[in-house]
Order: sequence, then C-alpha cells, then structure tokens
Amino acid sequence: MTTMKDIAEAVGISIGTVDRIIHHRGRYSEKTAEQVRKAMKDLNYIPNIHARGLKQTKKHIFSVVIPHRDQDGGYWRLVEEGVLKATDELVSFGDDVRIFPFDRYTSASCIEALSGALSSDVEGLLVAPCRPNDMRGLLEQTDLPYILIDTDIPDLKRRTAYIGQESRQSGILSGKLMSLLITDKTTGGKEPYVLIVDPPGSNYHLYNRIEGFRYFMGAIMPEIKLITIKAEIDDEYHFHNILEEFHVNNTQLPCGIFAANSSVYYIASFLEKKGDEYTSVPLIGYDIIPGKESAVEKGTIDFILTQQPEVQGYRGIIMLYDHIVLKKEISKEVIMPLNIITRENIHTFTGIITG
Amino acid sequence: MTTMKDIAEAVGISIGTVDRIIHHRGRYSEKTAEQVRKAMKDLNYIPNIHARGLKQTKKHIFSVVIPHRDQDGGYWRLVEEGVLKATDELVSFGDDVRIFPFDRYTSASCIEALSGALSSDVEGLLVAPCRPNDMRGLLEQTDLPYILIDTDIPDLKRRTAYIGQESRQSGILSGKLMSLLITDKTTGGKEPYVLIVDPPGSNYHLYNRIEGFRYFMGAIMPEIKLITIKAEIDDEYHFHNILEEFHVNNTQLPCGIFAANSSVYYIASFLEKKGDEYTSVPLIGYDIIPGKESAVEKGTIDFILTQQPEVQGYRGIIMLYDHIVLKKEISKEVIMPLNIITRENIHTFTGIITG
DNA sequence: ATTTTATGCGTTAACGATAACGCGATTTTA
DNA sequence: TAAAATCGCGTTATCGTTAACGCATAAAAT
Repeated sequence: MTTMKDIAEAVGISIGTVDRIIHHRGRYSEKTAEQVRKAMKDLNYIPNIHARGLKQTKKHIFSVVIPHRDQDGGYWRLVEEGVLKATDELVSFGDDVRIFPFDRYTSASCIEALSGALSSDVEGLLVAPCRPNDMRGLLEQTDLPYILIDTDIPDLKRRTAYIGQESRQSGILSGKLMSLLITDKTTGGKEPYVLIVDPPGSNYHLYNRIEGFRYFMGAIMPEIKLITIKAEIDDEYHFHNILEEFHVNNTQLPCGIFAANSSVYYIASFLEKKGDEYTSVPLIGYDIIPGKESAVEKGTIDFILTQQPEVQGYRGIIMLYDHIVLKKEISKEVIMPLNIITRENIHTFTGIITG
Repeated sequence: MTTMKDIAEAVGISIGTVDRIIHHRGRYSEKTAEQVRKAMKDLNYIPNIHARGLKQTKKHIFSVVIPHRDQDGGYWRLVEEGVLKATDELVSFGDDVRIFPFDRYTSASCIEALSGALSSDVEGLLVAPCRPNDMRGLLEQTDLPYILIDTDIPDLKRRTAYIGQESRQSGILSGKLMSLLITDKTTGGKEPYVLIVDPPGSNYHLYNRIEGFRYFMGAIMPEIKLITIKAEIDDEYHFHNILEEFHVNNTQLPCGIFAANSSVYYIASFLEKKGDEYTSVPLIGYDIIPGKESAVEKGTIDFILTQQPEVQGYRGIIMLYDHIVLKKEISKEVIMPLNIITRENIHTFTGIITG
C-alpha cells in the first residue's frame, strides 16, 4: 500500500508538501505539484480512510427531520429503522445522528423540528419535506448541505440530492397487475367496477399513485368503472365501517380493490371477516408492515408494492456521510426500485436493508 | 465519544490494562476486569473503527473463486461487478481482494482456481462451488473461513455463510406470473401448451427453477401441456435455430414461454423477428442484462425474475470483511429477494448495488 | 535459600493523514 | 533602504487503538 510518505520520498520532498498539494492548501510550486501528481498515479496512491477518519478530531453530526414514527400507517417507523441502522455504523466512527420528528399535520411542529435541526452544531440534514411550503423557507436560507427524502422540491437549487419514489409510476404498475388479476370470472357482474380506496390525509404520493392507477386502467380496461371511496381516519375500525356501508349500498362485489397505501391491511382484515367469496377479490396495496405479512401469505392481498422505506432511510444517511465526510461524488437523484411482492416471494423481503 | 483512555481514568488504571481486558489477552485480575466492564457500559464505550483499522498493520486479503465472467450468459460478470465495487471500498482501508476465475465446465480449472486462492496469504474466501464434488475436498481441508455464494453445500460444517437464491421458489413464482398472463385469448388453440426452454449446461439452479415452474403449473393449470425443449449451445443463433425447428413441427403457438435463465433474451429476439403475433405470446425469464432491457421495455418479455447478482457479489465481500476484520456476527444464510421486473418498473432496477 | 515463573500492571512506539507552526529566501511595500 | 509580506518547504504533535516491552511483587520450583 502506498502512503503519503512513499510519495514524498519518491519526489524527494516532505509529506507536509504532499498534503498541501493533495488538498490544494497553497504554499507549493506547480512544478513539485506536477511531480507529486505523477508519483501518485505511478505508485497508485489511495488515501487511507482510517488514518484520515482518525485524524479528523471533530465528529460529524447529522440531523434527520421526518414525521413521527406512527404517522402514515407506520411508514415512518420503517424509515427511522433504516436511519438507526446507519447511525449504528457511524457511531463507530465517532459521528452521530439526531432525529427531529414532527407532526405532518401541523405547520408549527414542522417548522419547529426543522429549525431545531438546523440550529445545533450540525453538518448536514436528511429532510422529508412533507409540507413543502412550510419548510422551503428555512431550506432556502441555510448553507448546510441537505438531502431530501420522500418528497422532492426540485426548484430548491441548493439541495444536495433527492431519494424517492416514482409514485405515479407505481400506480401504473398497480394498474398493470390489476389488469392481470381481472379475468372474465371476476368481471362476471353486470357492471364491472374496481374500488379505489383513498386513504386519509392529502398526500402527494397518494394522489399520484391513484392518478397513475386510473390512467392505466382507463387506457387498458376502459369498460371497467372506477369507484373511489375516501377514508377520513387512519384506523382499522373506521375502514371496516366505510367498507361495510359501501357494501350495503352496492351488493355486487367489485372485480378488484386498490388501496393507495398500507391501509390495504385494514381492507384485507375486512374481507377475511366476510368470508371466502370476499377474499378472492383481487386486492393490491402498498408496504410490507412487519407482523402483518399473513394477509399476503394467505392470498387475501394479491400484490403489495414497496419501495423499502428502511433502505431509503439507510441510504440517506450513508449518502450524507459519503458527501460530507468522504467528499465523494453522490448522485443527485436516487429512485428506489419498485418491488412487487406477492405470496410466493414475500418471505424473501423481510428484514432487508443493504440488499 | 468515550475512548479507552476515559475508561482507564474512570477505573484508575492504564489503557494497556483496558486493552488486555477488552481483548482477553490475560495479565489482569478479574476484579479490575469487572470494573472495566462496568465503566464501558456506564460510559457507553464504542470502539473507534478508524483507530483500530489504522493500527492493524497487516492488510487483509480475500480471494474470490467464481466462474469466468462470460459463462452462464454473462451472469458471472454481474457478480464480479459487485465484487469489484466492494473491493474499491476495501482498498481504501488497505485491504485487497483477488479474483480467481475458473471454467465451470472443467474439473481441473475449478480445482486449480480454488487451490490458487487458498495458497496465498489469504484470510478468507468467497466461493461459488458450481462443481461441488470437485471443490468439497479442498474446502473440507482448509482452516480459512469461507462464504459460499450461488450454490450451497449444506453439509460442509465449517462454511461461514451462504448467500443464495431460492431457485425452486423462483420457478413457482414464474408459474404464478405465467398463470396470470394466460387468459382465454391465449389459450384459444385446440391443445394449449406452454413451452419450457431448458438452457445449455446441467445447472442446479436451472433444474430447480424448471421443477418449481412445472410444479405450480401442474397444480394450478393442469389442463395446459408443458413441452420442454433443450438447448445445447449458449448462443443466439443456436436458439433461433431450435425455436424455428420446433415451430415448423408445431405451427400452433404456445400460450406461454418460460426460459430458465438469461437465454430469454435470445427467445425475445426470435419472437421479434417473427412479428407481432409472436411477441404477444407471454414470455418469462431471468436476469437483467445491461444493454438488453429493450425486450422488456417493448413488452416482448413480460416478466423477468432477478436476484441481483451484483448485490450478491457485493454483499459477499462486505460479509467477509465484517466477519474477519470487524469480527461482527454475520448471518449463516442470506436469501436474496426475488425481484419481479416488468415493463413498468425495469427502469428503477438498473445500476443498483446497495439498495 | 536461591532461582524461575507467574501475576498484574504501566509505558510507549507505531499506524497514516492532517494542519499548525517555523524558517529561510525572495519579493513587495512603506 | 528598512520593514513587511509572500513563497516554498520541512518538522512535529495529534487522533484512538494495539501490542511489545519493562518492572515490580508474589508464588512456585529447585
């Protein structure tokens, strides 16, 4: 392994000069710099990360600004788990990560969390700007590098990167899967229709998912009516109620149900309560929730789409570290894979972070 | 951040003693050891990886024993890419990875590569024992830790871990997807059948994939005949020939085609040459091959299953490092997720390693 | 009773990169 | 012309951990 000392000896100077040249800290002649650069190439010099990391006295602190772990049906808990896993690794380097959770339904909580995250001795942020209008102001002012996750604000010129999902595309993919599940058997009724369940809260991603689904279904299966019911509370009991109410007024079963987030599990438990005729209705939704896999394993839920929120949280932190500490180039946009989960592969997707 | 010095001061001893206690190197009393363990907990001591890594003079060298990058339709090239990516990271720590490729069709090459990998100053191996009988002998003798990839030899008691796929399960999953693609329209012929293409070489995974596919189709769609054609050479021209020959003898189109590996791309190009009626036949196969995505994007290939070979290679090296250098606990078995790729999500799966 | 051996510690020099500091020699400014 | 600034470089302490070495005191072996 080549060290700076080797470079220095090869050129006939001291390591101090080599260091100054490597880091462009001035106080050297372009002539020696040229020799050093040549020697670095010839000897294949690669900086020793350990030595560099050890010397860096100051520990790096990152802030994470995301909604409370219980919001959006437990989605953010998964993101947080990924963040914590990455934090474990950074702590061994002397660095640290601080989480500032907020309530995504109130403006004040949102602003408070973000300004708290900015004020301390922090060097970079991972932010989920669920309320773009509330957060954009502070993000425009700060000089700190930050990575956006989940929701993008493309016109924020200073954002370092964005990690996210293609929500509309995932709706399109859901539509495709739905179209495969709908056979003549299930469209047996007089007026075939698909039920779209619009979960509580007005969420950018929910909107796009439903829009994508509608687009695909309209294009490929125009003969099928799309009926949307809107839920108001993120609660199993509430979902059962509105589904029951809908069913009373529409005794004919739908030929498919699409839920735009993890509320699909509420729908599954409703169908299971009603019996076999109901569970055989094609059902598509989002997110693997630990402990609730059985609805997929039994086949009540036919397909689940997921973008592995744990991976998003994990990668967010690692990217911050790569960018700020290792000064690596990182991609401006990371689009998460759209994973299709079903009875036959769900067991291969549980507890995965790095792969 | 707590350091060993802090621990030593808290207990009132020197860091030398703390070090001996942490590493069980003897020369200390149980009484002080108890105090040190308590102080470590109280002060939440976490070893500094950088300092440890820097001090470790000896660089760690790992060997990778996998088939040549061109074999199995370029599959191993992808594994190698993951290995190289991980190697890049290790090189910054002063460590190194050496690749010993072999020809999976000859016994001698296989043994030569493995013994070469074992002989040097290596501390651990990542081995794809494609020819278990040829390799088991050497693996039983060595004291070095090794991780198996791709093919498992469960009765090798000393293997550190296995990273692999559930090949039979992936065949079952293919069967399920095929059953969704087959509608009354495509089964219009007199004697509906599905074509199974068995690629060249007798491969453990190929066998299991086909077996799983047969199992599912037999159980769910027993009315559909399964016809297998065996290819002998891994070459586009050869595939076109045998497909053409089959077609001449069986003018009725199949209601689906299943290819047990990346030769699915040869089949796709054949169908595209023949025209629209042919490309609309449901086609399912394996592996995303860089540069060949268009067959999926156009819809000629309906579904691709992949277990992200790059990720397997990458994780293999990282696990070796975690186990040998960081002395972390690593899982005995890592089963890769079974990813379902189709026209609507393929673009989110290209160039992914860590996520 | 003397020599070994064992026990329980403290001290210290690395590992490679960093950056503050110092020091002549030249150039610029007052 | 003297003082000040700049240039180009060398020297050195430091980060936290490791492990060799040393050194008393006590126990065991001769």
